[in-house]
Amino acid sequence: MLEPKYSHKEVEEGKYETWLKNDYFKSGDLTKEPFTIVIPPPNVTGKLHLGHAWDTTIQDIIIRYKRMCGYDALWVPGMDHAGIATQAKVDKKLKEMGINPRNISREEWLKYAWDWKKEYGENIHSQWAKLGLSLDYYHERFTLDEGLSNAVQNVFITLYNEGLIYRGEKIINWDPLAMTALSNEEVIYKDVKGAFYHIKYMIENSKEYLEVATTRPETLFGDTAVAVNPKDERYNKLIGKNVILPIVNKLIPIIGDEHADMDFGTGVVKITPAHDPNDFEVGNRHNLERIKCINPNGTMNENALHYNGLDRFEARNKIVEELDKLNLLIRVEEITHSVGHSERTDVMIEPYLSKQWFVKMRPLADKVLENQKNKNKKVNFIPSRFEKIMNHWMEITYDWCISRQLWWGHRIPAWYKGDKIYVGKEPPKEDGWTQDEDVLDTWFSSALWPFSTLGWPDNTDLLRRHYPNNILVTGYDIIPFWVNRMTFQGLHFLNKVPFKECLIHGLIRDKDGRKMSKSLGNGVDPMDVIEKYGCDSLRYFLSTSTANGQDLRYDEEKVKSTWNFINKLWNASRFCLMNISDLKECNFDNLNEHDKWILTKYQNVVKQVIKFMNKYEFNNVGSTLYTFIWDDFCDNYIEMSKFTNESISTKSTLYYVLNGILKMLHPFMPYVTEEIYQKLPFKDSKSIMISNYPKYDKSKIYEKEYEIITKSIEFIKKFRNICNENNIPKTSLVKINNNNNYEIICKVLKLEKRLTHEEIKMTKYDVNLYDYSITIYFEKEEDLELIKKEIDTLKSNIERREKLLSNEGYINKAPKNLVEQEKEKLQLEKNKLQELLSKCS
RNA sequence: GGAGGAUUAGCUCAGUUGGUUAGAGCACCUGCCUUACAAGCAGGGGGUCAUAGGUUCGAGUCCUAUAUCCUCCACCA
Repeated sequence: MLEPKYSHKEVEEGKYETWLKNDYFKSGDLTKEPFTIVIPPPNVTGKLHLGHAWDTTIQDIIIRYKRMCGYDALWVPGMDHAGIATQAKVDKKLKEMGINPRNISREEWLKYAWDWKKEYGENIHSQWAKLGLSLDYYHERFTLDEGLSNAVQNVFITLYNEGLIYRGEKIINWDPLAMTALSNEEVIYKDVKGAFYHIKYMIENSKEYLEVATTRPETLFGDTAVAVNPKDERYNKLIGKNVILPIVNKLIPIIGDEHADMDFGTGVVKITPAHDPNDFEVGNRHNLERIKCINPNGTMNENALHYNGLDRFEARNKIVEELDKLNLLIRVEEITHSVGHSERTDVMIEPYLSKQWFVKMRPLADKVLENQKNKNKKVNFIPSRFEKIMNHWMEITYDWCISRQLWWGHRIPAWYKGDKIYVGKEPPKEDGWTQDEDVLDTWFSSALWPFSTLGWPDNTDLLRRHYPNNILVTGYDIIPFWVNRMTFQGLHFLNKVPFKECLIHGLIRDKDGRKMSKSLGNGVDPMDVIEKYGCDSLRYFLSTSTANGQDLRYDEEKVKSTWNFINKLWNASRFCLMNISDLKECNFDNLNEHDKWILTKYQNVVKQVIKFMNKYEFNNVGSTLYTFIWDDFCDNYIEMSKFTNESISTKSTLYYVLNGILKMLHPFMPYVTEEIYQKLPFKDSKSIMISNYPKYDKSKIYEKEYEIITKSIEFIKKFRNICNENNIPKTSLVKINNNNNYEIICKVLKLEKRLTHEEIKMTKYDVNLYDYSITIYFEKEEDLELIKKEIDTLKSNIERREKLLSNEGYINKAPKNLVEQEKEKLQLEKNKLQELLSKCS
């Protein structure tokens, strides 16, 4: 027997271990149709947050549902090495240990990093277990393990040989703290306060000057020209002349280039090809020298003369001072502008000229765009609007900088000897070849995740069976980083998109709608929520509180109310178990009306739930089950079942409906449903998680009884309402006015002992609904005010309905049953009005 | 500058191809310890669905503007 109160701690204790021990998470039954999901691999940097809990809960719900539906469900677990992020954490830890991470060898450093991975990987495992995720650990992978590294090398070498990977010198986003290149996606633009410094660039042999406005005066040491628009009549006569570069005092040319926008700033722009992507292009067009003046660590270099060695921001201030002294500073205009910051280290990005490896994106992106036009081959986003994000990215994307100056990652399979480059897993068999020191962008390996985890590039059985994956579940924030890249890699290497469907959820926010972040300190640890309310409460809250694609506010009150719902389920189950303990098997031979009513209602719920489950509309599944369980099953059916609880059929109905409820709830709340399932007097499976999902059973639909009980319940509600509103004592006598079926009404309202067959000279109130009519006699003056009020509402209702029904458009075009219903209601209202009017007169 | 989302009860959110008088949870009010549950039961109040037009017999839902908030992308010398 169950305890009177639900205790999430006792319920959740030990179950995960039991499931694991029995291999319930294991896939591989080849007689079944496969269903595949790969987990978005969490970073091994630390703990899982609420966003992970949400994302993985959705996946677990899908996987558990499909498993119960008879699929061979494979959910591939794994983690991501997360290059920059992990390297930063390992470095920080080493510094805390008193070790300078740059003073030890790469090999030594990697040992520390692998220790870190082991420790944090275990943390993540225990958190997955706490969340109840049914991951198939037999297939767990790590982005840096041997097989995946092999896949990465293969992709790199193949793309290189196809001309889709190249090495080139370009302006890239440089993180001066992590001292590595970044892709565009890893740069976050933030509005910061800065200034436009208006500087005089004196024209050679003249007292005239050009006014140049810049936000980054420290880069002037890299200036190799100033540009004006050739159509700009203010300046175009000057093209070909020189200006004197301030402080440096060397001559640089005035050039004409479309890049200079006549309407922006002063219309004159200094050209620094080594420190700005646009200027780089200008430099290419005009064959300008590329002069770097900043070091990789963000300090000024020797080209910055006496500023050599100074930090870039410090140098900026001093340079401005010097310009002022030289009388070359015209004014300082304060502005707010958006400046790129490193996603990981949050320092300002330095656009930097550097030799890096790139993926040539255009051909790969075009392939995706073409493929998305084919309905049968495309990735179907849920909700569909997110396809636009991918398509737009594919349209505007440019070459992907994939080399990173880090140690933690896949070493680039390129070898150098003098000017020669060789790309391959092993160096050529002669002396003197050295491997590229750099590693690849983390997302380069994550992009292969849907197939590298399945054994690719080998043509394994696993790969053939599980690629493409059925669905990918992730937040909209990582569509550019990950979804897009998996799509073009999958399409390029396996000729099929990596997943047929892509279910997108939003971001998790705090109660006030702010993004959860470390800096705000508003993060919520899912483990704390589980401790307080249990995994089942958390999961149900996360998965049913919002529609797909929408953000979710974390609200502890809602988690609490989920706990209450589970407690309700617990107690309903307790009641059922008390009544069905002696049931050996179901027997539905002598069903009474209310049994038939709940069975019918239940069938419709099963139908609805399956429909919503298949559309991944878990919020709708949640509300359907909530209403059915709380309102229909508990408040109505269980109460009615108390009148017939000796009947085998009622017991069978209690069992049958409870069993189905547990199964439908199981993907959402795996623990409590398993606990109760195990207490059933008999069951169809060793564990609910490998039992069969409920099916819609047409043979258990009873239209007639369904209608009788539905109407009875409505009548009961109306009766109670009237009693409550009019303060009618519970002992008042009542008279039934016709020969209808009042059985359940009398029982629920406990009317048997209050029945009379005669008219009584007392205040009376008629309760009429459908074909039911009961008169209540009680001691009270009629409240004429109330009746008048009711008459007024009725009159306006009748007027509205008559107007509607006299509208020819409505009569002709609206569905006929709707029109019929309207007519019926009108008649009822008219009758009621007559009745009330006679009372008043 | 481009795109997308949001705007519905005091709060948080649903609302399926347009179809009765718009729903839920929490909060609020009234009455109940009715043997599964007081973390509960019974009943109730509360919304001109952001604004203005339009399409339609009929609009929370479709169209066009507008406002406010949010997100993404691009530009920013």
